[in-house]
Amino acid sequence: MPKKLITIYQTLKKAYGSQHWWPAESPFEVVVGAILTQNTSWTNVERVISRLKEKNLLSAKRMSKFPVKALARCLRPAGYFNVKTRRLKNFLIFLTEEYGGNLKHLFTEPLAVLRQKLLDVNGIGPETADSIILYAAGKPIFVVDGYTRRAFSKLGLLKASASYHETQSYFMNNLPLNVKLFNEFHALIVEHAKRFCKTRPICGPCPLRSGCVYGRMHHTRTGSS
DNA sequence: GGCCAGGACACCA
DNA sequence: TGGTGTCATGGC
Repeated sequence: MPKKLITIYQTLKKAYGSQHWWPAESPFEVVVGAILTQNTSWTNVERVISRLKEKNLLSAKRMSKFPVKALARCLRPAGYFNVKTRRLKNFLIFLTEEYGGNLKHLFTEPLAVLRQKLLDVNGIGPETADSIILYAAGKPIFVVDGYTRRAFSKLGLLKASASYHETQSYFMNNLPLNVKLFNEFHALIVEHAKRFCKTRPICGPCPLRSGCVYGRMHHTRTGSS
């Protein structure tokens, strides 16, 4: 079974090449992007990241001092802007109070401690926490998202009902504990999903031959208004 | 005009 | 423990 995962990884890597994730210039930018991209397309997140750069706000200390209302206006293009403003502020308050606003200090925590501390911040769930740990802190943890669960249950390697933790354990128990590998693998799964999602089904032959209809997220619903 | 996007949480039974 | 409503913009 371990060999199977490595084979899938190699297939995706050969098909799409290195993904060079996370697309950010600093660890703090990764944290911001991880929160902003919750249930949101990356192109919408990029608009906000650009705005924040223009305003020189991609620093924990400067963003902490920035007025909430003005920050919310900046976040508009990423959607759920009120929620995400609150979540960013929650993280900043946590970082300031416990680590003097210094990400490096936070990232010196052991992985398990770091993960629990992040999960204790309201608005940071498993995927966001793990993205921060892997892509900002550079520690080995496998990031699971909706694509991962759909793709690997479609391939028959996971139950459709597999939880976040079960999915993560499957990867981490069957792969070497390697930051670079985890980095690329998750990025490749996302890249694969972007090419073969329901709304954009045509992008050449599917390298995994999995049928490649990911379907929609089970919990995603558009407003009923 | 409807569907979807690199989730998380509150609330309910 | 598991299901459902809510949050919201922008591309296609």
